[in-house]
Amino acid sequence: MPEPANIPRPTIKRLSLYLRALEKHESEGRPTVSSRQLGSLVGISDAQVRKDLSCFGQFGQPGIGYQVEGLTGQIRRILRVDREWNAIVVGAGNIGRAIMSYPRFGEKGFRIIAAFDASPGQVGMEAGGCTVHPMEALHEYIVEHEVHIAILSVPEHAAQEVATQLVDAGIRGILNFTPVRLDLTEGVEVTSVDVSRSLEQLTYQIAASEA
Amino acid sequence: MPEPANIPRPTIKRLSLYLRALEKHESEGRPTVSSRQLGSLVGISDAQVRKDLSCFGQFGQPGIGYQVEGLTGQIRRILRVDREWNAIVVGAGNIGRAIMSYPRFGEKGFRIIAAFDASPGQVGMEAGGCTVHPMEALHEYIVEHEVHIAILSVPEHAAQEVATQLVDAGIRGILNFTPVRLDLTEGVEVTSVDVSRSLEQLTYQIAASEA
DNA sequence: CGGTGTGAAATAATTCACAGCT
DNA sequence: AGCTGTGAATTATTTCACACCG
Repeated sequence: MPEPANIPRPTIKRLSLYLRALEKHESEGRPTVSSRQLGSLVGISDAQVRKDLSCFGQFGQPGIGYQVEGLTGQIRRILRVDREWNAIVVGAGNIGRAIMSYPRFGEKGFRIIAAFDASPGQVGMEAGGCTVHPMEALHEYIVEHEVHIAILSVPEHAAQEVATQLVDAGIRGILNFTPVRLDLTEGVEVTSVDVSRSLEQLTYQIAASEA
Repeated sequence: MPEPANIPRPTIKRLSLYLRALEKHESEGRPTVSSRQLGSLVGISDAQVRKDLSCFGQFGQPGIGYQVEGLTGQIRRILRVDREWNAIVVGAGNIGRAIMSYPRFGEKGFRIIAAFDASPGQVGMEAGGCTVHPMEALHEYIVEHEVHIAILSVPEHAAQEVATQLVDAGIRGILNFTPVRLDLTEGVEVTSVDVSRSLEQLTYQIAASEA
């Protein structure tokens, strides 16, 4: 039973939230959860929860709710986090090294298998159990290993060029920590984490709530 | 002329993108920009750009476009980044220190004026020109200084409690780097940066584009 | 009961298309 | 010509409300 095609974007974003809430719920020893409970855990309505889940099948039992274990499995499968993903960190500056050192990614199936940096000072450094290679080794490494994701944390001015190199070497998914809009070929997926932008959202909201 | 109340959320999110694109456009010496140009710089339609900007006033000139300098000023004002914001980093682990060391925030008017950590090993450390204080000093520091924003990068298990402390001390805006949904009093604004969630969005999209 | 799944209604956001200005 | 501002139309998303099930 493959997923249908018309999934609203917001639904996908919420799926991650459900997953996190369910993992916590399960760790507290609760075997079932209702849409109302799950909704209140992530801050949305019960109807929204049911609508979201109904995009992918009928997982619930009337009068009971959802089996937490089964539902987490389903969501993991939908998000494709029921398997291992190999990632490399490109740009081992402050953010890059922080990512390398964050052990929770490994627990979730994201394995950081190598890092790369252009500056000789960084090469050879180690963080979170993996070593920083010179940027010159990037292409060959990608070609010879199975790398699914590149985490891009180079300086802004290098972002576009390095991203193009990544795609040339075969990368199909990039987590972009730079504020640059990457212009890449069709079929390459980019998700951005932009802290400046988040701060600007926050300042707007603070001001709006004061008004 | 104050802002009207009914601004679509997506519009606010795009404002940050416009701002970045405009700054680059201006640095290239172009004094004006059309909605079509600006749209292509951020990857959306010209109609969307005009609709977004029209929420806040009439900034454009028919036949010409928008004065880049004037428009950047307007957007900065709308997002409230036309002034300085004082921030503290709470939790000086890998992510916290990376944030402290990122010089671009200062350029944008976000001044990180102190950091705090619960573990004695971190206290006294310095990064990006500011020092790590013990967590016990947090409340007093907030009360005695003008702190607008707290950047929360403590371990997951401490997130809710520390956040509550922040709000008790008077903080009204939190940039939340933990994956925890913070339960706080009305009127406190929280914006989250959740890297695991971004990775999960990415894996879904990679899989969807392959199908 | 308490709870799901789902069409139908309501609301939100985007795109269209064009009058009107330079 | 080239471009903005904006109602109207379209499309997307959320909420409602209820039939049906355990």
